[in-house]
Amino acid sequence: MGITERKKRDKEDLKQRILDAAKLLFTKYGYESTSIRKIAKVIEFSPTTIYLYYRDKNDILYALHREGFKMLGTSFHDLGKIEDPFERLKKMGWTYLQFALDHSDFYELMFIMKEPLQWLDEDECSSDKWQEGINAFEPLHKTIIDCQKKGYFEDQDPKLFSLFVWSTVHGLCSLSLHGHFEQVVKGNKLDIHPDKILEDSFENFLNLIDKLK
Amino acid sequence: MGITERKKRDKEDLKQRILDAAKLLFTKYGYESTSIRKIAKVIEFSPTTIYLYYRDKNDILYALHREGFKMLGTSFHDLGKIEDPFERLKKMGWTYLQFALDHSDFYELMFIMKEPLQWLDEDECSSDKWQEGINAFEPLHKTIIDCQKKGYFEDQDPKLFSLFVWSTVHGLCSLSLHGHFEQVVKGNKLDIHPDKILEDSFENFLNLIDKLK
DNA sequence: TGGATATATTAACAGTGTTAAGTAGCTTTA
DNA sequence: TAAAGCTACTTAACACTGTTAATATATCCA
Repeated sequence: MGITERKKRDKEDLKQRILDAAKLLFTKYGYESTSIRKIAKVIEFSPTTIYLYYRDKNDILYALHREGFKMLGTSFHDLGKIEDPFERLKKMGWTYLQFALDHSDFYELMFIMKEPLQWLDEDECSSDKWQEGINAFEPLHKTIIDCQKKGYFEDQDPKLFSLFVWSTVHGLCSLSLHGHFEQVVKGNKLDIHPDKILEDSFENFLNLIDKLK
Repeated sequence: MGITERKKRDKEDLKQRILDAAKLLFTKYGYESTSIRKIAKVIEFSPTTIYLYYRDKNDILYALHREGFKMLGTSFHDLGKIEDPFERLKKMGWTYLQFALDHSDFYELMFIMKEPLQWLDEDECSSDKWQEGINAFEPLHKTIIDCQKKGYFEDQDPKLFSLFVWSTVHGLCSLSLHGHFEQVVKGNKLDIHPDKILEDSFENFLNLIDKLK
């Protein structure tokens, strides 16, 4: 039954092409100007065809959301080689930061926008619900535990400490991406260069947790 | 010239009524379903009338944004009474957290959404550009400096340390509000109750900076 | 060859922000 | 007093948005 196989492959193909088009528009022009109709124009199909492959717009958004986590996941994967867990933790932070800056649209989708996770709640099929947790949080959690094995942060609860590190770095990224740091520096006349705040703040954070070792 | 005065007052009145209607819809039904047309229906004017008082929708959004900062500002003001700066810092954190939970729509507008600050950039009149910085960051900055006067965090740069504290608490709030903590707890089977994560994490953070004293 | 099935389309609904043009009603001027 | 001007507001329209129902077309199997 090669033909039905090929048909299924073709169907999957179009589903992927829709996603690629969405990704293209999304990374090029941002979320706001990525509409179903524009995606349809890129793949040269009618807008309604898209609804044969994705339930609604948030379904596409969530698919991109997963792509983002795959990207971040592979970035994190390479860090596994680093033996020293504290060194790994630091590099992990920089990687996260760089990801937020290099792929700010994806970062927005993955950690700032409400829609993708809301969609997940509405979806019954929950088999891949843990994707996010597994891909992004587990490496951090593991690294913290490795740190504790080496005698660092021994008095800390590993889960809460992981959440703390994540929260701080996410806080830095999201406030920076949305121009809050710039505004505060301007408003309070702080003598920090706007372009350097994120870097400086992160460096400062690393020095800070170094003291907690 | 009492008549022109009254007319001006009437005009200001309607401007305020538009804002009140926007606030009502906004807090009751969220950002998504707060449209110009719905605001118009509430104040019983035609949609286009609103454009005589506000430049565009983001203008209204930014007005609400300012209202939010006024609210948070007054919450912070009462904390000034607390003598011990470290105690004040802790209370300030709780106040911020409570604000994010109690007025999550406003929190979204003030610290998560891009639009209001983007609008600010486009606006020429920059006289009240510092509102945010002055109302929300300055009390924190001052408290940190007060802490240092008492001998706490002496080796820290007060500005970077303030940004660190803000980032962490904002990170906690924004990740929690958007359901990321819930997702991570589910996915990684952490034995923390979803409703308690934010509180526990913040408590943990307070203990952590207590160690840095 | 005919009917079922899968796939794609057109047309439409109900909504969005926003603008151009037009209209009452009051105020000022000739 | 009548005409002109100004202010506050409305109607109609444009160009979009996500989404659905109804319809057409092409392919497969009996």
